[in-house]
Amino acid sequence: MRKTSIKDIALKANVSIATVSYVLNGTRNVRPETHKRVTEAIEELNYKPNDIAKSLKRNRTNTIGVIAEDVTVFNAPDIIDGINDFGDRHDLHILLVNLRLDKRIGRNFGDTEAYRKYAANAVSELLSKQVDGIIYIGVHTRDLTGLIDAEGIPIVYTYGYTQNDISIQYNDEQASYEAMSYLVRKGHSRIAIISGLMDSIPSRQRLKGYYKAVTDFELPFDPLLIKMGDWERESGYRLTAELLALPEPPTAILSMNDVMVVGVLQAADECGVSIPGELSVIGFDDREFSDYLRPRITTMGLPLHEMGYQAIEALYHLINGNKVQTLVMPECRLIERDSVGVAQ
Amino acid sequence: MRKTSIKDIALKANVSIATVSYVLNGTRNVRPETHKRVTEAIEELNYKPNDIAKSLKRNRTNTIGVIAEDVTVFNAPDIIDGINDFGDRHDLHILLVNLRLDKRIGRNFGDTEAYRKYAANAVSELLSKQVDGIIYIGVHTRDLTGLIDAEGIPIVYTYGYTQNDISIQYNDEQASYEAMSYLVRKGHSRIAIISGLMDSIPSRQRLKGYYKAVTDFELPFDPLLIKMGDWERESGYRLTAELLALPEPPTAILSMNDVMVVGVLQAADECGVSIPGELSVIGFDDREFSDYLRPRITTMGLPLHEMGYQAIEALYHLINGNKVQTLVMPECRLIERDSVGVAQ
DNA sequence: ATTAGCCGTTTAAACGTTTAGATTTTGAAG
DNA sequence: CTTCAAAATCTAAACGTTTAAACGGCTAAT
Repeated sequence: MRKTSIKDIALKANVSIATVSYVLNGTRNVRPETHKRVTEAIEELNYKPNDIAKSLKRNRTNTIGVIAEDVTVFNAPDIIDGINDFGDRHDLHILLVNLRLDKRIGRNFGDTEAYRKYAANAVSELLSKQVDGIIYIGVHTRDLTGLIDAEGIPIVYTYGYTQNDISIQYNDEQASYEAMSYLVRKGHSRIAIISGLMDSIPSRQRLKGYYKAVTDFELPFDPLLIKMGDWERESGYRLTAELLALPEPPTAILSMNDVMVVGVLQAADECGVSIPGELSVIGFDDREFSDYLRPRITTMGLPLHEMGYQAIEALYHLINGNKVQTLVMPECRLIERDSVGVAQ
Repeated sequence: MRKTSIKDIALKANVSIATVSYVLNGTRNVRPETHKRVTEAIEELNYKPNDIAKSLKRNRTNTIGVIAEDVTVFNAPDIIDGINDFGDRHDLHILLVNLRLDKRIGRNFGDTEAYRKYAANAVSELLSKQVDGIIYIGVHTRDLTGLIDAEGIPIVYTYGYTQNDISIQYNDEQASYEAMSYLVRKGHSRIAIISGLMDSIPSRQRLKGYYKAVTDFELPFDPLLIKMGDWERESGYRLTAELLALPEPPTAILSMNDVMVVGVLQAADECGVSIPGELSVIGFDDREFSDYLRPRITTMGLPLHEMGYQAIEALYHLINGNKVQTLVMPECRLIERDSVGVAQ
């Protein structure tokens, strides 16, 4: 049996389908008496509107496409949660496309052919589905100019940006500067930094923040304190060992993510230096496990939920034809735990 | 300017719209010469099909609704990833509804009014969007009978089940039994267990597996070794302290999740008992951090990706009118790391 | 030369809505 | 009892597809 449609309601309530539509949407006045007849019919026939038909006519789906480079990467779920938060309040639905790049290409995928193909496919699917706009969730911040042709529908980027579109990013430079300030306030001056991969934009920005802090706070500058990691635990381990072997080792380390801090902890332990007693460390990301390690690690938390929220909010305005600022920057926040002590 | 439609193609290629549809779908033979004219027109006009219109006519959206109780809970992303894996291969799209229960109600939400309301809303949205089927991703395994009325479209559950529908669950009893066997093989016989909340089904199942192992392997049975935790770290800590204070403490602990293992580690450390030297521990879940703790913890990994994959596969068959087995059980897998030693 | 059958193509209706614009109803004013 | 404007309702087209059924032309068999 066919599902009940507006037509069945019209028949039962003895009105035209137009009238039914009017009571459904409140787009025109209808006499209370008629209104009642219609709502009763709706009730009795257990009518459920068909958004597909509505979308076809209205040329608007109230659905946005979310392209995630990989939903299993730690930042994605909270961003999606933020998108949902706003979406719920504004009747916006989410069509999720998961590129699965981490599995299909590997963690540090570059701008490969395969990657472009996946992205293009995703967009074309979403376009066919007539989404009103697109949010792109990357795993690393990168310049994605030219990657996606959204054919006129608005798009906003998160972990990624483009020369012409909106993007939501936290301020890496400032976050790293703030982490440094915190260490300085705790009395540290010989502070090392372990970066992520240097072709990554956050790495460069955070390094900039480091330099700025060194300058502003007049810290002793020593190139030996600047170590290039690769985001992985092992590099945190290896580089910390090197740092601790220095004639004059640092009293604090700023690591560009929490995963590398795991390596820092291990190296320190093996070298017999205590954290936070003899060595302090700050991470980035506020991963769940940073509260589980011992010592519990102090870290810069990322405004992931807010990024998602702001992304869809911007998109919403774009969809409704309003102007929106090109770059939105929610703030990172230092989560104080136990891995930073005062320098002697 | 309106987007180009099948009608424009027809005009340009000098054929009827039906013919265009036929070449688009390959549903009927068309002369090569005509075919060429049409595809050329498609190319030139940069035609993109409108799936909304197609869905309306076909009464099929090729879209499934995924209701997640909370996407930020650790099990959700991998399940979604599995859903995507199959979805990509079979041209199934995903409309994601995130109930955000963890934020809105709290971690151990029961069967509250608010919860039922969110669920009902989600289903009704999805129904309006005319999804072909629904996958429900819970955070705990529970009986959800009567919660959702999917009005005739198929639904399959993951972390949750119903008396009438399909559900995908791993075998908790067997997983716990296997963990026990492993410990026994390592020479342990005095084995304690720290459960999750006892109103949770996995807790009860796993306890069953524990009992079975105790019986099968003829281990000394001691009620003092059975501790009721609440999934949280603190309970792991507290209960381990109690266990270690026993006149005859266990040589191994089976913890029903990795988070409580964090507490186990801490308690052991504070009591000066070494892991895995004097005490062994196995967790559940294979959380990312279980590889970051020291010792790296041995744990039962959950087949999350596979659950998602099987869920959508079952749904796919259901949508196409095929029968499908009611309960699918992908297997858990022991991840051997460093927290289990041989008993002396 | 007629006819049957097949192939390729077209016609037209349908899917469930929205929404201009036309039409009818209502009720107040004359 | 008319008249008229305002309010309520209806008619019908449209959104972009799919698809059953009809159609026309061709080939091959009679």
